[in-house]
Amino acid sequence: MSKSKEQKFESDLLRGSLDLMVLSVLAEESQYGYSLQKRLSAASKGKIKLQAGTLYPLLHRLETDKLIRSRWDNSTGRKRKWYDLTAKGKKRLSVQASQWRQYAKCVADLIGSVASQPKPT
Amino acid sequence: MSKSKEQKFESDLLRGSLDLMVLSVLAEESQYGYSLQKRLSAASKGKIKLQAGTLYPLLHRLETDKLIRSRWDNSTGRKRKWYDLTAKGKKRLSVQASQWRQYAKCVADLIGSVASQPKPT
DNA sequence: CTACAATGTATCGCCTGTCTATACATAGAG
DNA sequence: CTCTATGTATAGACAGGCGATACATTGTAG
Repeated sequence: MSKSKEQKFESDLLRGSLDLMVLSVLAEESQYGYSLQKRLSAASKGKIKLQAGTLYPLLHRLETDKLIRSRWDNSTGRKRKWYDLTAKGKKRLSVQASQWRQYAKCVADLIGSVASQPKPT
Repeated sequence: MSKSKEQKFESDLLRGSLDLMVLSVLAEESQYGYSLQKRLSAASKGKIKLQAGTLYPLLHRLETDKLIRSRWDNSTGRKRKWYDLTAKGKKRLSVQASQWRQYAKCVADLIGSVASQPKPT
């Protein structure tokens, strides 16, 4: 078996920013679960493989919190559950994005001294 | 009661990057638990309040994984357990830092369209 | 027709890392 | 002595991503 394990981001990295990313994608345009999965995979060049067991509970949670709204669409053969951002969701997205940027800067500063590429001269 | 809750980063944000930050601080210079706590707090302007119940198990985990090495110092009245990066720890730090930068860029791209500051004209 | 993959949504229990609470010991200040 | 800061440690609660599993429909291959 080859070592061709296409690298994937650690699960723990997703915690705390996965909600943010989903809200962000939904801010661009309405999505249903499966399309969201593909969208995130594409946006991350395959490094984010959102599992169904992660995705759907997440969407349910966001809906319970009134951050997103859903409606079923049976008109196209495939039954799909489309999601939209609510006003509350937009606010949350804005706040989360801001906090994430702060946090990311903080981490970046801390690891700033770590060589980006240990060039072996 | 005032709303003067000094904002603090969500716990989940730490997951996946806390190890990285600890390794990074240790790469600068040896630390003991308590000093590490203060160091991270300072570096984050008080937004990272690493709890003792998080810190010590984390350090034990890193040591079990041979990423850091410890030695007790009783010579100064205070009993302190000092930690150093191992060679393995340095490599891990390098890899983690690289991965984190990739991930951060990925998230940043996704939320790029979200207004940084919704200025109310 | 049958078989299989892709699409599409959903739930369950496991795992793991952060949290709060608690414990204990010493040093220094009042 | 008492109280706070320092210093390390553990236990249990909690939450979210994961793999496994389930089920239904559509399209394609045979």
